[in-house]
Amino acid sequence: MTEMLKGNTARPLYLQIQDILLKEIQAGVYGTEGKLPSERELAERFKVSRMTARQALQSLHQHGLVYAQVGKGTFVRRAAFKQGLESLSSFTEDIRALGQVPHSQVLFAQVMPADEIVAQRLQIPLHSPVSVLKRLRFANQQPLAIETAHLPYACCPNLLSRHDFTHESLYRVLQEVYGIRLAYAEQTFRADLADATERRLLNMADGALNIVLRVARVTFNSTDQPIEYVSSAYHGAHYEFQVSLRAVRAQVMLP
Amino acid sequence: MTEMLKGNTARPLYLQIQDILLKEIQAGVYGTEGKLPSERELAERFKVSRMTARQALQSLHQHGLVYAQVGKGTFVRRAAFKQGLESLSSFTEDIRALGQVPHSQVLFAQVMPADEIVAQRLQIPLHSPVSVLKRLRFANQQPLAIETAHLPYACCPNLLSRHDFTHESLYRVLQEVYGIRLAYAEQTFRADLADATERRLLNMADGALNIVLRVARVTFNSTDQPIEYVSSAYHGAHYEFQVSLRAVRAQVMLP
DNA sequence: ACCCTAGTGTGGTATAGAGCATTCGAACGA
DNA sequence: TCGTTCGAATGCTCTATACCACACTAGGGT
Repeated sequence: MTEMLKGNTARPLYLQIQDILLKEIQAGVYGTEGKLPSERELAERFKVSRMTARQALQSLHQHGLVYAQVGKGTFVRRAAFKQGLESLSSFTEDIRALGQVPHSQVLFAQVMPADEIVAQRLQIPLHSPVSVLKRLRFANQQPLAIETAHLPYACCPNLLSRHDFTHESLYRVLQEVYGIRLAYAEQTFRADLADATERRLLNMADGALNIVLRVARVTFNSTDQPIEYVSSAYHGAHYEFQVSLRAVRAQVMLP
Repeated sequence: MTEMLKGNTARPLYLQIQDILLKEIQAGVYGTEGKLPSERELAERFKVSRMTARQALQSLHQHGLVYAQVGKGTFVRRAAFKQGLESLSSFTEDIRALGQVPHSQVLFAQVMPADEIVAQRLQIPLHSPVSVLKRLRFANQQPLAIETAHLPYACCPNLLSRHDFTHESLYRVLQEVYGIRLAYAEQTFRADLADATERRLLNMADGALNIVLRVARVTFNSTDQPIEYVSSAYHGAHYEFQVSLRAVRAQVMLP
């Protein structure tokens, strides 16, 4: 049973194999055991060298979808059914993944000079132009978060004037229009009281539970340039933030 | 200038090279440019094949310490000086990394039957024995967090009776005594009000700011078995949680 | 001055092959 | 029946080689 992989100019072979395996994982092939074909079997099946087959498995491993055991084989992680390949996701994608309908209300969208905090986070000179996008975020018509994104103007000129982020996803535009790949992010989480504006926007009752989860995030592209600094306040009672961490080959350092 | 790499039985060659490069990065070789030697140069320097040198660089890349650009070279991430190889860190390590002195007060340490939540998180039968370790965590003598860890008794028998976790790190014991490698973690963050006990333990003033950051975490070993379920409450005013996320080869899936 | 081209160096992909340690079951012997 | 040995399968490391696409530079031509 030979398999059709696209020839020269397409996506690399090992990624094509990775895609196929991912689909099979999500389709539930490999059953409850979750045992994938061995490297040698995959090499045979796809008519590639063993190293190429191995690379496909390793890519899945790096995404946290499978794990390997010497002498036994490669197995599907139980959590792999839910998640895909993306590890840096946007609010839009997160909400959609929960089966809810996201939308946004743009509160502010303007180019402004960077203040100290923004300049430091984005590693740009003070007062450089920055696209600021402040949005109230909804899931199923309920306000969940206030999100303020700052992007160096030079990275994506005319970002705000050319797009309407009421429905468009910022990440999608960055990727598809400006060709910017987000590769790395640093996030901090803090619990705090909501201020008056936040209480009003997030529809919080006057007396109780005026608590927000503050998330600050700097996202970098693949060449270590800061692309966005996002400062968010999530409704404390209605939102929970989830992240997955992989210890990439956690080997002890010898002293 | 040839380099001394240990022979047959030691750590794999590419990891030895990785270690050397990491030390050089942290020592500030490669200067402000941050340009590492090319794959071919490394192969020459360490007398290994290019694929092996490449593997060392890739390992650093997966840990988020460097990034590569075709046609140009491999470069140090600016954030790489602070961080090491570990991505799954414990409270003890986190506090130490901030230059503060951690210690703990054990509030509870006993084997108990698992309730529904714990059983579900750890994927074990209801009422199976679980080692429960509840600690008040300090940094520089100030109470910062209440942390309750649950571990399946079968994973690490006699964990609580044989160790005193006032000063010992749970992760260290897991790794060094039981040989358990933590490979993967799922964390959720939530902002919440502190209850009476938490206010008391965390030394919170009566009127104001009784806010905690709740972090729930399930950690898996390399074979996808849940090893610990930790539920924590961090002092809202004094603690901020930081995580780094890498998009491991974020390639678009074709539909 | 300007543009184009050729060359060199870079990381990324792919092949073919080898030996290693671990795992597990089947065959074997006590 | 029990334990041991052996072999097959598996993932991991490592070598050697090759070609590609991309980035940059130096030269040469206009």
